[in-house]
Amino acid sequence: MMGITKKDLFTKHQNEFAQIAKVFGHPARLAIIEYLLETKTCICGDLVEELGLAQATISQHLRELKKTGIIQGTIEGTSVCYCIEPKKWEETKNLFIALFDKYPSTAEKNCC
Amino acid sequence: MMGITKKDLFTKHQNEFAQIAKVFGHPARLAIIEYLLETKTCICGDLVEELGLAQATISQHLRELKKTGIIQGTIEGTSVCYCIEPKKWEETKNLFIALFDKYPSTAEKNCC
DNA sequence: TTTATTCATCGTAATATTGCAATATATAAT
DNA sequence: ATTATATATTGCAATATTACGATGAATAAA
Repeated sequence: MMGITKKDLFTKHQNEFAQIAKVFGHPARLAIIEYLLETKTCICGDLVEELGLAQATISQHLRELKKTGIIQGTIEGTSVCYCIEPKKWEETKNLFIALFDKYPSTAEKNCC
Repeated sequence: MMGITKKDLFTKHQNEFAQIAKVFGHPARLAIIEYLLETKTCICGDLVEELGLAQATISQHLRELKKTGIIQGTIEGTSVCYCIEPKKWEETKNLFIALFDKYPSTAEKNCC
């Protein structure tokens, strides 16, 4: 058996953090996010031209991003306007900062 | 065809960022990292008891972590002492902060 | 109403990841 | 030398992810 990740072994926080981190774990999703950060607003069509992936593939990545809540989409006529969701973005930022700050940057050497 | 991620479509930075982000994209690896952050030092054996995964599985995750450079391992007799690698940690922290700061937290609404 | 246009979903193929038992390796202890 | 201990590696099974063509659904334009 196996291949599935054994979520029950880990804390809720660890599972949720990992889930969000996955958003940044694929270059296509990063590219989407960076495009949204630059243009402030966009529609899916732009991304198809921008990234060079098939429309279906991008739509799938957008769904993943939307699922975690880090972006939001609003139907605008026949197209969809996607953008960063400010609250989730801030929340995610804080999650990562909290993790990074657990290791003091003053620490020169750790142990080995 | 397909299933493979098309790295050539994305920038070097995007591919590298995604690679590092994957470190945080699995609860077991997060658990390992958090354990290292708490104990400051450790050996693999501790992790097997701590996490409840098979020794082979943990060894595999440790290898992934070591490959990205975010942890380092030093052979200490018959065991291995793993710890956070300060420089890579700082570097990774800065990568994420740079990304998060691209979206000004003052922004109330984006577009939609 | 027909026809575009835009995006979502389905089905499917291919690759990647996760997990573990078994085994290998290397050092320490006896 | 033999045995115990700790970690790595190999081989394999199972699940997850990525990608895309084809198709569907919804609105806009004609």
